[in-house]
Amino acid sequence: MAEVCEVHKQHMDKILKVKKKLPSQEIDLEVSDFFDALGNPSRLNIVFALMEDELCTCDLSNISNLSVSAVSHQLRILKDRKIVTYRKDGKNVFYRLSDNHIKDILKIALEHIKEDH
Amino acid sequence: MAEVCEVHKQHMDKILKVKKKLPSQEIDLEVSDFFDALGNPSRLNIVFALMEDELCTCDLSNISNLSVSAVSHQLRILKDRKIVTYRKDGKNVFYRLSDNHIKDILKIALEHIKEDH
DNA sequence: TCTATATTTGAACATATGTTCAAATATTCT
DNA sequence: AGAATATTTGAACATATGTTCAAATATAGA
Repeated sequence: MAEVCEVHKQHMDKILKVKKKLPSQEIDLEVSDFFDALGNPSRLNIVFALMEDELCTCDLSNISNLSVSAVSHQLRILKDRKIVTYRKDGKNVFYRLSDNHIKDILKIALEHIKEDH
Repeated sequence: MAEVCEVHKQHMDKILKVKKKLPSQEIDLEVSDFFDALGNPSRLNIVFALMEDELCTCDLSNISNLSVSAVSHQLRILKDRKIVTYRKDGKNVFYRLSDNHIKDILKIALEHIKEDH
């Protein structure tokens, strides 16, 4: 914070009120990590695919036109951020969305994008 | 795509079906840009503040503990991505969330985070 | 046990990102 | 017009990110 601006008295009330309602830094970080996971075209593409069906790493590589390795790296991020879960079946590892909030959010985001033409 | 994995015939049906339903690359990019905007703790903090009230750059600097310049840079990104709008009032520029989808999405994201304890 | 296939992992590299600093604009007030 | 304040802008810099490549694991079948 190098620069300083003067906070007017009328603004001070607002500011204090807003500060009180703000989520903790911990929540802020967790939520931004969540959005960050969806904020990359390759990962989002994977997530869109998983909205439709359970898919293995190889399938996702095929669908997304990414190398198997790149997909696997991105899946690790999605796994860490609790956006996908997986089950092993022989040599395959099948991924799916971890809960319905993800779908809800994606649907609203799609609406949002389509609305501002 | 350096590595190759064999796609089994049973998987091929799935893959084609999923591919058909996938959003276009353009939509994918727009939606991931949208999430990307929310995927940074500083910007998300600004957005959380704007959920509560309309605020000017100086107020937001105060609330977020970022320099005025840093806030302004981040606001430009939020403006470009259509997440906030602004109105000028004298020397101040007041920002607000551009539509209710943003609030809806933030609420669901907060629920999502709080659920996986 | 050996081979083939699916997946993961780690290092390396180029690119993207966020903040700071200094300077430029914009607006109001005297 | 000149001073003061709010905001924006652009360059610079350090850090983070995404992909590739090569190598390591894991599992199934011969």
